[in-house]
Amino acid sequence: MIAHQLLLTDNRRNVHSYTEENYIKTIYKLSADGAEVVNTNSIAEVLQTKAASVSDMLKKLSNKNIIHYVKYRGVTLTSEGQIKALQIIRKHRLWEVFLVNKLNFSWDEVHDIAEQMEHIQSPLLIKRLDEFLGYPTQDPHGDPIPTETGEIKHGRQRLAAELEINESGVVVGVRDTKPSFLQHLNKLGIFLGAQIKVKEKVEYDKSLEVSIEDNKSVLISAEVSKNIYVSA
Amino acid sequence: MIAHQLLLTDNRRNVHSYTEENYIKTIYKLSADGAEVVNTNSIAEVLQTKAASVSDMLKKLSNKNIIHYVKYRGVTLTSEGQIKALQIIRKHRLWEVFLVNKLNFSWDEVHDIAEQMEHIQSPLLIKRLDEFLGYPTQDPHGDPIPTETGEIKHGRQRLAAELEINESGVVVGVRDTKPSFLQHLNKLGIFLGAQIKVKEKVEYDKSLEVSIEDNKSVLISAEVSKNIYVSA
DNA sequence: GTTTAAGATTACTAACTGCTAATAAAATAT
DNA sequence: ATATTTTATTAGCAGTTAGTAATCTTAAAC
Repeated sequence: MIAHQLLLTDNRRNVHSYTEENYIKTIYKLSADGAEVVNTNSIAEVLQTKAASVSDMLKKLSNKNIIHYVKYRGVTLTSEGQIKALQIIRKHRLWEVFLVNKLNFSWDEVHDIAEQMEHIQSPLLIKRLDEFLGYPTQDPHGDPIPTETGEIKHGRQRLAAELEINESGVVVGVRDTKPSFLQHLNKLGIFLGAQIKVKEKVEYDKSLEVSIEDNKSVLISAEVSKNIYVSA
Repeated sequence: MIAHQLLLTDNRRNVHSYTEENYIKTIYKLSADGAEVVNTNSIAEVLQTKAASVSDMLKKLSNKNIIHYVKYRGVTLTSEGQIKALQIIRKHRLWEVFLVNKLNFSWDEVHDIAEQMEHIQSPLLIKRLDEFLGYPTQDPHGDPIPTETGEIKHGRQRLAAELEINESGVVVGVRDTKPSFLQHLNKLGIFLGAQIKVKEKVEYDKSLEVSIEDNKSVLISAEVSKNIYVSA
């Protein structure tokens, strides 16, 4: 088990500790995942910590005007918090692009490293990195990279699970970026940009038989099909 | 004023906190700078902290077998500590090369950023980075990059201050990497690889008049001349 | 050789984060 | 509507790092 904690005590406004940044990012992601209001336990689960610790931090982030927090009622990010979250996500995704495109990592290896790199403080570094990478708009998992000002293309179209029989789609992203999931996709031969076509839907367990690039067919579970985004 | 502190509580052996790593690096550098034994106050000065805090940390590092520590008598690194220090310095210098060669930073801008990046934990990342950079042997300030196993070319030849009148040398490194010093060199037109020739030595304040690349002449103070390394 | 100054250490306190246990509020079940 | 369960919060403690003040050790001065 690894626990990281970067503490940035800093006079500059708008610079938060390693831990604070991880909370901000987590709250953002849970919101984006559909939660109107993010509750304490879900944050604790993602961050592998206890609800009590989360409550403490929420109080702190609320005082810093990063979140709207009503006791027992969950939290949402303030606009300041959203901008902050998007800046962190921007850094994370740019570093992932760097790792894959420049250092030849595969998409299942980059998450943990980018998790560390996203906390490096230097706006100029990110500007230069962005330029060096050719201003990418997506990370290696198909997720959009927020702009410097915090704009981001939302609205991820359809899940593979929603494809009808004989319908095709191109893999444009994944909902889960855990190495175990991505390695499973590697083994199945599914990658970003691959064309998949549903050959059969198994009623019993909702699993799908899909062909990849009009080539070999594989069976994917409902769980897997719900974590793959396809173009319309 | 900035104070960073990355805390890595980790079950893996040989992984230390952000703060611990900074202490290890500082002790190494003070030793390399000629100190037989490193004393508490000098560490405190470099790390911009207080002697009392240093004493605490020394006790801790001693228990972890990173340093030899005798109270009131100063510290030296154990062989484990030296290896650890060289790994950190390796990372620091590789990232500096990346910043200068790939992201177009100048040599006076990279120190603070590399100071953060050197703490990223991923041996594979550093291996890939090294490869990506073409296995550089020196950083942008002319300092040697330790190998993966902790070997390093020591023995920096001569200081510009030691050049005789009419003697030439090529700038192969700098002893100080503070932005203020490097920016001063930029302004003087002195860079790594430049040939300099001593035209005159001012007895009064030991300053030197040197020509750069057989071109323009500039006056450099004794302080500056003692922070420039030249080839034999 | 005693006194003084410099350097280093300890004791205590504080900020940050995380834990457990106890408690409180909200949601659910009956 | 009350009881029960789930969820969240507070209180108190611990580990890490840093700061202040007081104390102790060593080195230097006379």
